[in-house]
Amino acid sequence: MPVAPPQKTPLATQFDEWQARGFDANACPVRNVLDRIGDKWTSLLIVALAAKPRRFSELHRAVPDISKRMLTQSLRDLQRDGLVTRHVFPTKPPSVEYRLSPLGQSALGPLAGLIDWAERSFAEIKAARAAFDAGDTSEQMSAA
Amino acid sequence: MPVAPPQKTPLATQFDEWQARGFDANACPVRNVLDRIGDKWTSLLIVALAAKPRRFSELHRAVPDISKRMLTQSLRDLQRDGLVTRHVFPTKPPSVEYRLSPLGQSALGPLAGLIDWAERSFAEIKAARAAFDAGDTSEQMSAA
DNA sequence: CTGCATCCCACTTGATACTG
DNA sequence: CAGTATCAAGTGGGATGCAG
Repeated sequence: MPVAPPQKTPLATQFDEWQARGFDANACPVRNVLDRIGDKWTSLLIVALAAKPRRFSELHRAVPDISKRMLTQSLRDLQRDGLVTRHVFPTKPPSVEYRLSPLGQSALGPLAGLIDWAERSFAEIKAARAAFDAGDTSEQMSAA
Repeated sequence: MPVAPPQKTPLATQFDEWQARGFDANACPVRNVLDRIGDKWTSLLIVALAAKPRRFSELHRAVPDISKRMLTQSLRDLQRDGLVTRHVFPTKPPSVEYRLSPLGQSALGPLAGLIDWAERSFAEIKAARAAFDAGDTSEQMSAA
């Protein structure tokens, strides 16, 4: 029983295209954008800013285990990519507010899709990990 | 002028939930799954396997700038998470085929969504980077 | 409050060579 | 062909202290 019909996905076509273009890292969105998404903090920060703009320390509280160093750096990357805008209020103790730009907001949909998949699949993934770690590699030895 | 209506996204709700649960890394899909997606190679390999199952060296050719070491490791991670299955054919020169599991195939949709966003936004992101690097921080100095 | 600079360690990754 | 082993280099990230 076929687990899935071998349909030609758009991704497969995309991949052929990238390959044809020589995988130039500068022209490959996957490596330019996906690497950023997986930056351990950036995606989390985008989600943290999804609800409302937040100030620096507010973000720091929202994501407890990020250091100031990484928070600053991640926010700068986000700002550099135009996903987040930075608003400085010259109040007596200076306050800075970060908010998602329209571009940043446009990322929420796709990101939500992936996160939704992650949550739906998490149990299955954990089970697979447990099975794998238990030595159950479930490898098929096909006849030659 | 408001750049975007402050609508309550599902992501925002999700975030509050994670926060309430103390951001336990072991229970947080974002950090467990997204980190893997951003693994620099895994997402690329998933896409490479989207079209059809491939053998080890076939993958190596498909993704030119990955080392054997990283290819092996990435494939093992993928296999461990149950996204990829490994089929060994005991032929004379041994050949091994990797293919997406149903779980792995279920990731293609969300992943395609993100990649689609990346391609659509790539020009804008590059422009933002160029502007930022040119010193145009475009920071708003709001009145106190 | 919001950051930047420095130090430093750990982990990741790549290169190379070797094995079944 | 499909890996594994070892070593060396690069990088990410935390801790701390200082500054505007």
